[in-house]
Amino acid sequence: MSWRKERRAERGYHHGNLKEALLQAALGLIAEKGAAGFTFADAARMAGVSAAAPYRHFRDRDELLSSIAQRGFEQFEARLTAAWDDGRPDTVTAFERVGKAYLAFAREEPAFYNAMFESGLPVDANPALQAASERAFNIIRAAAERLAALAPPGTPRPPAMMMALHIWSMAHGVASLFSRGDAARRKLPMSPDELLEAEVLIYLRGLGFPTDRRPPAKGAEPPPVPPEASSGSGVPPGGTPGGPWGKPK
Amino acid sequence: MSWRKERRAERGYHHGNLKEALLQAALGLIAEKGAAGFTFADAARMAGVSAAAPYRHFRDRDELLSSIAQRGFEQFEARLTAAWDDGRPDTVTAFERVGKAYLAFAREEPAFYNAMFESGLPVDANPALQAASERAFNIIRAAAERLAALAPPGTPRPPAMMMALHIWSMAHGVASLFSRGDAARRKLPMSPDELLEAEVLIYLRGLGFPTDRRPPAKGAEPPPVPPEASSGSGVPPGGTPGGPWGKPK
DNA sequence: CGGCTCATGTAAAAGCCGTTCACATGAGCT
DNA sequence: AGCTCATGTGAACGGCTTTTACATGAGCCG
Repeated sequence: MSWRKERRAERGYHHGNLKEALLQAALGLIAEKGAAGFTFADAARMAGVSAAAPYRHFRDRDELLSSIAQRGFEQFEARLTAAWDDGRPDTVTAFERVGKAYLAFAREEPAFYNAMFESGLPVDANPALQAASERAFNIIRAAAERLAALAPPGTPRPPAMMMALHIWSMAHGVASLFSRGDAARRKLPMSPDELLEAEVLIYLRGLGFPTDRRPPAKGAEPPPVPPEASSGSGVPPGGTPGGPWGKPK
Repeated sequence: MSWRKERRAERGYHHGNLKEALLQAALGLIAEKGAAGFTFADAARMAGVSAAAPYRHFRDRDELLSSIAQRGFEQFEARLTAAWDDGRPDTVTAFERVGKAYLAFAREEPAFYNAMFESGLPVDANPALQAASERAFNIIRAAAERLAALAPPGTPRPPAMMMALHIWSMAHGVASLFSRGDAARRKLPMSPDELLEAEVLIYLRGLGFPTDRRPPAKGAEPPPVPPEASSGSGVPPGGTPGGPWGKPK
């Protein structure tokens, strides 16, 4: 009997790289229709195999989704790491860059972001997933730690973990509400990036950090703060004229 | 033929209040299994009617979900309004209360919250829904406006819209990441409520607001700030000893 | 009271999905 | 050449969504 039906004229009976093909197909579908609308059968179709084939590579639909989320967290971590760049050229600048990277990821990788944060996956039911998520968060945590160490003398040093959680929640809140798909249409007075930047700067200011960035004066990280310490709350007088959000009229 | 099958011995052929029953059933199911796992057929079953009956009251599954989200936004608005209480007893206290109400809603009404923010509904494809969401946000916006008007003299007055968006993103970020279901398990150094409160206080401090709350000294809202104005950035020296997050060791 | 009408509910059916199972194929090893 | 096992197939089951033709009975009108 002539088994060679048209369909798999190119690739023989065996696909050769189905697992990867399925992941890519799913990624595309999720970007299009969201994790909820994505269909296992659709991914199979798109890869040119029968509906049952995917089960040779993933226990079920959820496992495919988890795999994508896993990859997402890994790429996320990589991008945050790159953005942080170990705090160069100075801690605050690098910190801001991490925030922007967070938003950029949400914007540029909607499929990953969706799988990671909006798919309703039980993240902590999957140890590998949870670990990957933890690793990504640790970048922010490490950055916060470096930042906390910079607390101006005379200022109480804020707990780094708390700072990290705060920054994370800001970035996540802005990304979820304004930086993607639907709600992104809400007309804002500024871009999500600017919104987050201002938010973080105001926050850091509230902690007593100097937030008027300028090219660091030759390597020395802690800029010479005149130790009139213990009297004030540490917020410098000069700084950005008009606050971190620009000039008010 | 004996049509009277057991099933509807109690209520006759007509249910009498099916629409409401379906909404309630759906609410329960969403709370249990999330909006993704919720099933139109299940709701029908729970209400004791056939799978086709719901179509007499909702165009499709999505419309039921939208109805729930709609109600959710209305209740949300009501709770925020109550929490704001027109800024009593003082603006900052009331503002804090709004933040807590946001988290409380996310915690106590997981089904509504899920439908509103995590169901993947195209919010702005539905004008009624978008309007309801807008009305809820407007509470925060109004509160931010009142707060902005309190900017201490000598401090640049922050744009109220920006403040509102910032606060919203903080509340939403904390709620999404830490205050519900899965990720809530992440062991935090403090409760989500405390986390958000500290975050907002630090932020307000960054804007130059005095954040050491005390019973307002007899009605007068703007506490007499000695006008040594134009020199400092407005952050008061005294305030909460050790910052809004408690005492550092 | 009798009969009409229309909102509301039902069963059946079509089409899709996820998942499982027995079976087919062929790549790689011996 | 022959064996084996990972990988893919088709068929089938049950469940879900949605549509359709039909049943029921509450409320109104005469």
